[in-house]
Amino acid sequence: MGRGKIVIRRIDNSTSRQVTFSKRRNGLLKKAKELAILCDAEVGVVIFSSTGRLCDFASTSMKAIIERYQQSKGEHHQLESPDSEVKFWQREATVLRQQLQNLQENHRQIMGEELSGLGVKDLQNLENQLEMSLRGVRMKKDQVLMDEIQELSTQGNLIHQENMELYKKVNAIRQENMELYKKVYGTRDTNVSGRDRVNDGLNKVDDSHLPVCLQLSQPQQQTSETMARSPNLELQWH
Amino acid sequence: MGRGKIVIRRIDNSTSRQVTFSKRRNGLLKKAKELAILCDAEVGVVIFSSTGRLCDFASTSMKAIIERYQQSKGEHHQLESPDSEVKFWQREATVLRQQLQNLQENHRQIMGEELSGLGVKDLQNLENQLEMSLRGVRMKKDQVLMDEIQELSTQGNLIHQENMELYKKVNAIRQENMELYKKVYGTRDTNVSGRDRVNDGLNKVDDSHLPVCLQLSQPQQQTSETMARSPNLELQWH
DNA sequence: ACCTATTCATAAAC
DNA sequence: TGTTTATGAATAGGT
Repeated sequence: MGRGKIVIRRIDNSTSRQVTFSKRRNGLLKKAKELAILCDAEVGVVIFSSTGRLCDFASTSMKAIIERYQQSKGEHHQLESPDSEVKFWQREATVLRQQLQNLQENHRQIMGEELSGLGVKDLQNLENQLEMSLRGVRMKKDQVLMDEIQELSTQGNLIHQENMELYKKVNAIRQENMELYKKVYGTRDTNVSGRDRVNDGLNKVDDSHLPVCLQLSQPQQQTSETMARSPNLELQWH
Repeated sequence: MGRGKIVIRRIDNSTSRQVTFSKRRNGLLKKAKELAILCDAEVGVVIFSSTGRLCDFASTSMKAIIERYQQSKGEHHQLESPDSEVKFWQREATVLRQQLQNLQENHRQIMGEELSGLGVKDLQNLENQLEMSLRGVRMKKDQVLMDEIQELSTQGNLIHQENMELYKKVNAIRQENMELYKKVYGTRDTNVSGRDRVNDGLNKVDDSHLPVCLQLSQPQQQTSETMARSPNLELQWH
């Protein structure tokens, strides 16, 4: 990360070492802070410079972190006589920490900070809940969006029907084609070249009798009424 | 340092937070090692993930670092005094309990359950809080809805193309129809009665020589005038 | 302390 | 969790 690559090895030059220490110490502390914030972690960093100076960072309190560390490590110091009492309070603290965390989680969700896993329905419930406490705010955007979805669905149905009609049309013309075909070759009987040509032509649409998978679609031209209801949601069907 | 810039703020999405935690934890530990080596420093790092898991690094030994830290801080922590340890945990528990209580009260207020003892200022704060929350929820909902719209649009495009295919098919058959028609009546010249009969059959597609305009609202009742006005297959999706 | 050329770390996507 | 890639950050070497 610098003008050149360096090997991770003790820097001999004292001045350079001091300079690098300052820079990297700051970098490390910054990273520690970021980790604690970004990932909701409890982070403690202790640094003694080669000259003996102490630098530290603790996302909560260093004391708590150290205690927790020692507890996690099972290094209970030496458990003295009121050993059980200490353990009791430690357990108490652990339980409380857990409860606090749960409640914080819940709280964050209510505060709209952590809604990632929720569906529309959940969000709606949450919103209603909030609205019970705080009345009347803008619902317009939601409405527009819902309308748009409705509109799209409606138009989709229309186009679906249109597709059906086109399908029928294809069949009708095919039918007619057949009749004309008969008329041409039924009456005049054999015209080999012409027949082949026609057959080629029919081949292209030979599959028109196959079921067409009709999905949603949309009318080519919206009625003025439709346009008026959803003026410009920039939903281009392209 | 990634695909995009990020704000240093708690990551809402739990999975992302976990992933980021792993990466940054490793990064932090690596940096700590490098600092210790490069600058001949004594470095200790303690990390508790949000799930409570402990990760640590110590350039020498964590115990030594902690001891040195406490010594530097003048807090000898009276390592041998079980009394003070009990007191520490009691204090810890008290703090946690207090936090828990505050959060619970806050929560109740947000849920609109216990607004009796609040002053104007508190209520104002609460209202702001609720508005922010509502904003977050709505934004999330909007996003979900927009995603839905996007999905519908995609389907719309699919069906649109399908429509185009059908349209081409119609024209192709129509073309052929014309040729057959000519073959029948063009060679035999004018046979009025027969022509009429055939015309009846062709009634629906009488305009077959004209480009089809996909008039979705009335697919089968297009007049030739209508067709003439929309001569091209310019499918404007709006 | 400030300035860049570079290397590094890592966010996003898989 | 691991891998890859594009990009923003950190920082080595100078001034």
